[in-house]
Amino acid sequence: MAGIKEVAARAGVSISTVSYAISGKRSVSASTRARVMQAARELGYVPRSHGRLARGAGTGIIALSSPIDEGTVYGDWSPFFFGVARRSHLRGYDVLALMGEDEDLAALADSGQVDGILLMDVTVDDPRTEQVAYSRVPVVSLGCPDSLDGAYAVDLDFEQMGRLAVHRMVVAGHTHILFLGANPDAYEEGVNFLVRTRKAVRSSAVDAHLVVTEKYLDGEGAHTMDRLVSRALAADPQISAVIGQVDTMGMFNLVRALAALGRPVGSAMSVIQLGSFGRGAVLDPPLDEIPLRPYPACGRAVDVLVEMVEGRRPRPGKGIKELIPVIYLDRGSVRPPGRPGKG
Amino acid sequence: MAGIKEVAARAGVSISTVSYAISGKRSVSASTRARVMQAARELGYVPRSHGRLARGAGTGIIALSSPIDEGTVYGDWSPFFFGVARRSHLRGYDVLALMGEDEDLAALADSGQVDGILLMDVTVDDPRTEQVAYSRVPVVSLGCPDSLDGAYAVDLDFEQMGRLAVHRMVVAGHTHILFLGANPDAYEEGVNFLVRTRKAVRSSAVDAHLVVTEKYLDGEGAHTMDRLVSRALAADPQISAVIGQVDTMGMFNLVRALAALGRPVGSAMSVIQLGSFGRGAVLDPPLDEIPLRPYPACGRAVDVLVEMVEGRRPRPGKGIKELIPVIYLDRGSVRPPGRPGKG
DNA sequence: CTGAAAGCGCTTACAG
DNA sequence: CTGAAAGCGCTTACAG
Repeated sequence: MAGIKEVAARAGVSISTVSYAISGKRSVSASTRARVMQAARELGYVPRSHGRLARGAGTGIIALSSPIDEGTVYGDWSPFFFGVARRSHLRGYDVLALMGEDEDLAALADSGQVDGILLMDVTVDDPRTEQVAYSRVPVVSLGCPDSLDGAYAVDLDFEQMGRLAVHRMVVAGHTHILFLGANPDAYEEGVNFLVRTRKAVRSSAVDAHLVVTEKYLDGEGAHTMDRLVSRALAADPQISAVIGQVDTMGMFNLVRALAALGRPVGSAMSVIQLGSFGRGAVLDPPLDEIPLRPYPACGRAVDVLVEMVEGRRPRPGKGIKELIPVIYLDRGSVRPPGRPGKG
Repeated sequence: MAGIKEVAARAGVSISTVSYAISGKRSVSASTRARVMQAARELGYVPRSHGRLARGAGTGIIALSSPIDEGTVYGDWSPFFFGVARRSHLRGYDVLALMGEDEDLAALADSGQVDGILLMDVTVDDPRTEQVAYSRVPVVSLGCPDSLDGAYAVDLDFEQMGRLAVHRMVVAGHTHILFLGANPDAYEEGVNFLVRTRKAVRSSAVDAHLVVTEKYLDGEGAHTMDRLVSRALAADPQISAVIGQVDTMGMFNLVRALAALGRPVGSAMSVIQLGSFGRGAVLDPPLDEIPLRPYPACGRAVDVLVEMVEGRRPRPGKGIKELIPVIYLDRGSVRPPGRPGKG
């Protein structure tokens, strides 16, 4: 409530002396300083931010744009948010979470309320990248948009993810595989992970002369999965491996459906799950995964943004793309076709 | 980059006219307005926030104080954060996440950067409540501190949680129970859920003439649990029920330990898990739970805060405490002692 | 070592 | 319908 004027009056000095005493940007006699601090304490004085902001100081805040709606899956959103929050905190910044779809990012970027902007869940044709292309503050994108003028994009290497999955199957000796995709709408929406990974799977499969059947989860529940799987096996009875781009629940249903059809995972069928969160170990049998890696990706994105904010790294003009390597979690669910394992 | 002056110059009007044209707080002739907007667009003009802030407008931002450190368990933190974020978004506010332990809350509260403050993970003797007791902006606390001057506290009804658990065991006919507590340090730290729930369990147990053995998880892993359980049963062989205040992994270990000791849950032993996240259904057998309810609690906290921010609810002087009722998830893990169930 | 004054970018009574 | 000017709460050259 108290302003700099009250403090000055109470301490019997001018407002400039109060300002200097508190900021320390000019030496002030010990006794004056003591009186000022005393008065400030008594009045519970706190400098109001817009005063400082008007002079162009940093805010110590990073904006995190992460649109959520009714359909946002908490479990997918959280690891990324937590990853950003934790690393930002480590770097000395707080996070302003912007959850609006239509948040006026350009306005915020130039309003001086934040030092930098991090875009989360960026799709290949994300409109937000245009909004901030020429913003006053630096921008980092988690996920690669097709056009990233002025921004620095950090993402997992989904091309590598797709290639690696196919490679594993090929090395194990599989020639006919099922690509089990997520809901078709999500590909339409341009979700980075889905679109780019599928593309890599397709082209790698062509190179390796694999026969690929694609099926998509166009509904909910175990029943949908049963139907998909039996249709796929009917279409190509030689299928001996599945590359799945669905969530853990979906994989759970897949495992059951395959068992019900007499093609149990482990002995008759090989399975890899893509883009998951490392929870494949809880399934029975445990499944190989190439997981998303929220912490490395978010951590790197924050680091790059902070470096730009603090002037230690130039802002890219034409856009830079940095890919985080993926890792393969081997749990024994990929074996040579027709040769049962021990587990 | 461009300021109001540039826009005014380009449009050939005064800065006040620009301000009014953009804010709409005074009627401006159509042609003038068009010229102003045109100029603003061409220059990419965005009002800088401190200008507006200096006039005392709201910021549309709620501060969420939620200290995290190396030990913060992501899975426990996230549901609460997401709950707050989602509801805030619904109410038209963005969230500024403050993750520092020593964040200067008082300074922030009075700096005009946020419209209200939400305290998360509030312990019974939380120092933050004092910091904000006389802040300029309203404060809501998620969790009940012992002294909550000037704040509105929302919390789950942990007294009811403890009472309800004991009641269920009593009704089923149990007379000797094991109270399985979390790490003793956490009680020392004054974690609301732990301290208050335990207190209610204890007093309800006394009222019901139950014989209670208390054991605490003073280590990690299955081995610790095995040791605890066998000691408890050695101390009181008549124990036929467990009220557990540990996480799902702990309950998993408990179930295994009891089975190994020839007292399987379901037939020989009854179990209730307290303060969990509804995941008891994945255990085998599924366990009864009285879960934490992050969404109702966070939603209510945000609603109350927003009402105070928007002046539709007075700020409490002496502090108000509101308790969210708990719910009991019955999965059949509580049965009469010695009488095996069907499952 | 200290103060009076200009200025940050805006908003809004006060005049016209 | 519009403008000149005061003011928001600070910071910081400019003087002394």
